[in-house]
Amino acid sequence: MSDRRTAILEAAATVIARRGVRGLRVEELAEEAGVSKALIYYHFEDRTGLLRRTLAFVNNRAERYTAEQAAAGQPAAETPAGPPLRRLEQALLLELQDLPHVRENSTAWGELRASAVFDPELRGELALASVIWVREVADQLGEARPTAPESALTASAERLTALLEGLSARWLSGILPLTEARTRMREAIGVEVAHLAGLD
Amino acid sequence: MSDRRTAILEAAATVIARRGVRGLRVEELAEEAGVSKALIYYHFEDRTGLLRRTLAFVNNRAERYTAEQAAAGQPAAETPAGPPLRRLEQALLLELQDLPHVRENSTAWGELRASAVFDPELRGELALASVIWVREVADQLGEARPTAPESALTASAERLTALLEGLSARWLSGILPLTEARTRMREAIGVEVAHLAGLD
DNA sequence: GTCTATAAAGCGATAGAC
DNA sequence: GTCTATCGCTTTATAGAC
Repeated sequence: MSDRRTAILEAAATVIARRGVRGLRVEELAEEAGVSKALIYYHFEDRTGLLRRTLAFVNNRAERYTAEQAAAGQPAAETPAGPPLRRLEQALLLELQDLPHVRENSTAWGELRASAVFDPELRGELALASVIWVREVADQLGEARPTAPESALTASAERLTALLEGLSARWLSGILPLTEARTRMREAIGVEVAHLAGLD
Repeated sequence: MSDRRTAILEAAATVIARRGVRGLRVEELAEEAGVSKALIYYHFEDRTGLLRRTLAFVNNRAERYTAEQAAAGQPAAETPAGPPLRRLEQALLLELQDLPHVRENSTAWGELRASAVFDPELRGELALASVIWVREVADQLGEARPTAPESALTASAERLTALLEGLSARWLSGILPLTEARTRMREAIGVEVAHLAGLD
């Protein structure tokens, strides 16, 4: 992929985080990316196509830093049975941090989910990312509680990821302080793990 | 309040559910309400003012049918200790139904939350409704588990309501079937109540 | 591939008659 | 209170030069 194209996508994520999907103006995007409006239409079909591509881009970027984080969580080459819960906690809390690129990704993600309610074209990308996310969390829950049935792990993972989105939305819309959102998330993990343990 | 004014607000809720807050066009609203564009500007300051009024209207309407539901859950004048959990379940599942006015309210609410990320003017309404909602759920949890500490009830209520919003968003954006969303919600209530019981 | 200039349409808002 | 007609800005999208 060309540098310019990528630069436009980066800029689009930034502008979406600032103005929202519906507030994104091609002109403002052009300024942010340092290119002309026409070039955006050269690289992307139209405004909607650009949004679809940006969603895919944001998803990939989120996966990328989740992977980095997971790698960083493993200091050596061994994976002791001790910290699987810590890793799960870190992965979920990763989206609840007031860092520029995290906030940008979370905001863009929330916008795209909200837009998908009215634009079925955006749903494919969204559903895919959601499935991957649930799968990952279910796997990590499985490491923590190997005896729990698969269906229970998936259900717990769906609850935890949906809760994460709910908390993230509240945080970003200013009705829940970040520290409380993080606390609720940590508690929820504890509650779900206890629930899975109780199934044995 | 005049009939016309109310009719416009009803129509606005319908159009928002169809197109989103950002997709609402005054012209489409006029058609939906069966009035002229000019009349909308006669009854409301401007587009933003109209949106604020509509969101307040939707909140009131939601409170109204929640209250009706609560009343319906009490067949006689007595409130036996038996079904407080059923009432809680009903109240939370009320927002996860494929009925026109529920879908309309949930969609409008989701839009309001999403818009508030970029428009601080909308946050007051949102925060207020959120606090009331958490308070209600915490009270009902308290009826089910009278010995649980207040702080634990509030934390559980915050998790449950945030989860509800997350599940609702997934349902409305087409990435989670309604039946699954309802199942996850029911399970979460069970998990949270068990958690509160475990604190004794 | 990238730009400048411009067409074309969309849309909020108002004037003025009834 | 309600309508028709219209203004004028904003924004998407394209034409055509380099």
